[in-house]
Amino acid sequence: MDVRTICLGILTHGDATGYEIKKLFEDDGYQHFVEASFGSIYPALNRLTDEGYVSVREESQEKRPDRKVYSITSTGRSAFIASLLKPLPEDRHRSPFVFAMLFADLLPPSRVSGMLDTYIEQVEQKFAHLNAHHAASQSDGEKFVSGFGRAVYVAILDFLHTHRAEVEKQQAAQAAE
Amino acid sequence: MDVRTICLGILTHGDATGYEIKKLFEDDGYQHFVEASFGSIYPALNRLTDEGYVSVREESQEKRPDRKVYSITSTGRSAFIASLLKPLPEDRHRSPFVFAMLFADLLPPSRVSGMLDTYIEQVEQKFAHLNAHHAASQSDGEKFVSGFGRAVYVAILDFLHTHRAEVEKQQAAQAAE
DNA sequence: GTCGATCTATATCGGACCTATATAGATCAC
DNA sequence: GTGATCTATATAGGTCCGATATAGATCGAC
Repeated sequence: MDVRTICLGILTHGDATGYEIKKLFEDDGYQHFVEASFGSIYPALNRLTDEGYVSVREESQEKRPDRKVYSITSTGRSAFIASLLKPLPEDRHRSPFVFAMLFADLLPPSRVSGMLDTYIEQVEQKFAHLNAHHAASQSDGEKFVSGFGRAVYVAILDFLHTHRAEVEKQQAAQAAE
Repeated sequence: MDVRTICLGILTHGDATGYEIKKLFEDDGYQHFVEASFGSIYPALNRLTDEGYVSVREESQEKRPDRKVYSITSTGRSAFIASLLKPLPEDRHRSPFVFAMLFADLLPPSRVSGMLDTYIEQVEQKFAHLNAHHAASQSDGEKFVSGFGRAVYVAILDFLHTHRAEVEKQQAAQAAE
């Protein structure tokens, strides 16, 4: 899903600056299924403004840099809903860890164990992060999305805890050859 | 993980053309955790060749276009292993479906149900695809990776089957308001 | 006092990658 | 004959990322 559509979606939930939109990706639950960089957020917002889907006002604040607060227009809202009515792009999952596990036989057992340790730690942190945002104030949609993410992370952790010993046994056997 | 590294990894398993590498992403189990387009594979292979990590030979065949078959060099192999010894990039998961579910309240119940139908169908197809490649000839690494992917897809399907009724109930309640 | 880390903010450059398309030829079904 | 599908290589233009820049404030370590 393109960054312009993502920004429109976020703005249907309320006005925001480019910086705040990026923070949603880092702090709130969004990072688990969507993401965008400053390098794409700002051009996207500028373009949405040019196209009339978004309006912008500048605010100054004390001890802080000035802000540009973006609001979705009714045109923008309609466009966003229209995009949700079309077939959605398919999920994309990229996992360097999983790809690297295909080549575990090329690596020393200690490296493979280290990779597993690091990855499990990362997934546990993401899971904890998702739990920290499982607040009672969430909307139905947010509850669904949080639950979805948690289910996936739980499955990953279960799988890794279940199969780790086997992987390490294979590594040790292979290292003995 | 960048496409050059991915191509190097694939070539450690045997010589391949750019087209075959792309087919691995579509037909074999790779699509579940890694992907690259022709637009990036060919420039990557050309660059790897220029840099001495890969060598190329041209082959002609009957009734088929000529092929360029790429082989990894020992320099390339060392470079690939070196990249696996460094910290790996983190996973990236992008799901337009999950993002769209945050805005289910903006949509008619029939659209949300349709989205769920389509997504479940997609995940079921991916799961079936992964099963079709669960052959006895798989390496240990491939078995691990297949098992990982299946665990994730099972978790997703379980979650969706479990929560679908609830989502649709919320949609119906909201549509009645 | 200085430096680095961290934070709030906006902005952008150059490289990486994707989508769509092009070229080429073969086979098959309508 | 046309379109779909397949084997193959190739690339232009658009999108996005990572790194960086600018600006200023606060805090902690040296």
